[in-house]
Amino acid sequence: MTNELTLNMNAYLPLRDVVFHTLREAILKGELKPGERLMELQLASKLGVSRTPIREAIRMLEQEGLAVTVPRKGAEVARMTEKDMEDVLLIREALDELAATLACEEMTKEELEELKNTSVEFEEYTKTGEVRCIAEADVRFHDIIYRATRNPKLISILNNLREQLYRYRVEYLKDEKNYPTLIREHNEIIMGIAAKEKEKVKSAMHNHVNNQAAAVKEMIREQSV
Amino acid sequence: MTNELTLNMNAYLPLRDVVFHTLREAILKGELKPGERLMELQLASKLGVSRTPIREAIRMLEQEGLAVTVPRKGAEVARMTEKDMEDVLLIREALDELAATLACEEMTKEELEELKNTSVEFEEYTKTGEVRCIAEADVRFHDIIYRATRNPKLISILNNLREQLYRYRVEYLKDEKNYPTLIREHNEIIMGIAAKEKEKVKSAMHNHVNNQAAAVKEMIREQSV
DNA sequence: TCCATGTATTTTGTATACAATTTAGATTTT
DNA sequence: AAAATCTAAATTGTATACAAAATACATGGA
Repeated sequence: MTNELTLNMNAYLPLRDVVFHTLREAILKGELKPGERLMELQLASKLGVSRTPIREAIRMLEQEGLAVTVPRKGAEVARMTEKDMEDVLLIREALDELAATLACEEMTKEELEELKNTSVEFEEYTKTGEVRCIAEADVRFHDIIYRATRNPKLISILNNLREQLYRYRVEYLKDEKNYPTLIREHNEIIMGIAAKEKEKVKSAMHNHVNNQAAAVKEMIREQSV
Repeated sequence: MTNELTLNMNAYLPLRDVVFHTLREAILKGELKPGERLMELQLASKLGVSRTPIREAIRMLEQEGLAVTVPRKGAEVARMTEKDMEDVLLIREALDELAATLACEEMTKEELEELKNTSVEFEEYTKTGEVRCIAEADVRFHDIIYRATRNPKLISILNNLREQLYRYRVEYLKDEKNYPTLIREHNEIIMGIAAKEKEKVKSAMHNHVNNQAAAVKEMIREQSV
């Protein structure tokens, strides 16, 4: 934990929620590294709050799978093995297919337009090479599809799965050679939804997630060397 | 909350975990009803602990989807609409198919034997009509399949989904006319796994979950009248 | 040197105190 | 009687105090 953690206090939320979001971001950005201990007193003084909201935030992170606690020893940032990653990717594959199928049924014309625009934005950003923007556009693209499922529970599970992959996904988007594939896949998904051809969308999404899965696994293998 | 809540203190666990399990059970059994408020002081005195572990347990229940809290108003047992149930059932359908497919690849001979035995037990219990035992055998049956996926993350999501349906599922298992279908479906799944025919297992599981889904929805519709 | 033991320190677990907010009820006003 | 306002009680939010356990480290012995 070399970086500074500071609370974004503008919102009038319980501190536990502010702390939760702060720690969550820090974990996803890699500021808090896998295996790093989450010590209550330390975090409390760093964030300028008492231990109470810290503890509650840790309980929430725990249930999200971002932290692991051993009774009487404390919490640490969850470690992820290649196997864990594969496990998550398999689930995501199944649920992203489901999401695509549902979105295909439910998506409005307006949402489809939004999807197309986001896809164009994505393409534009790949030309600039600004990874942060590329990643955000990609998240938006998939969020539009998720939202179109009209299934909040599915959305929350998919967001959680995405979260687990987040750290590696950013690396994946740094690699320029993936861009053409990504763009093509996005377009296939869009065309499938526009034509309301469920099976086509399903297989397009399958490919999309699968390619990403392969790349992420490759990345992990390299890292572990 | 008419029934008594008491803590099962035999294990040497942090109180938050004991409280969490206690409240979770109470919610699943219907002792704590949907919409019922979870007041910290009340629960604390009822369980003989302070507010601290109660609050942490509530944070955990919240992330599991069993409780909903509004800041500064407190927590209540999550309410479930028919739509929520349908949402959960769709996800469960997709993930149970995935689980069946994975189990088909990974299951050992010993586990298959266990599965067969459990299926026989299930059949026996349906003859006695003891719903509690029937339900437990059914849970065991699916747990064996879940475990055979070798995917802990998938297992935990599936357990969570099952949890959401739990209250209604017990009602479903009270209805004798469902038993022959259930037994046949279980056997189809077993045969598929034994022959390692993924597609067959997948569609068998699809039917199985789908029938249950239809019955649960029917049940909700009746209840709401 | 290595291991065992004991002690101080750190850290988590739990209870409680106090503050802030919400809720419910009484009182007043229209 | 209905609506608005005020007050008291209940409830959540946060901080802190104290207890119990784990850890780190020093000391002593084999």
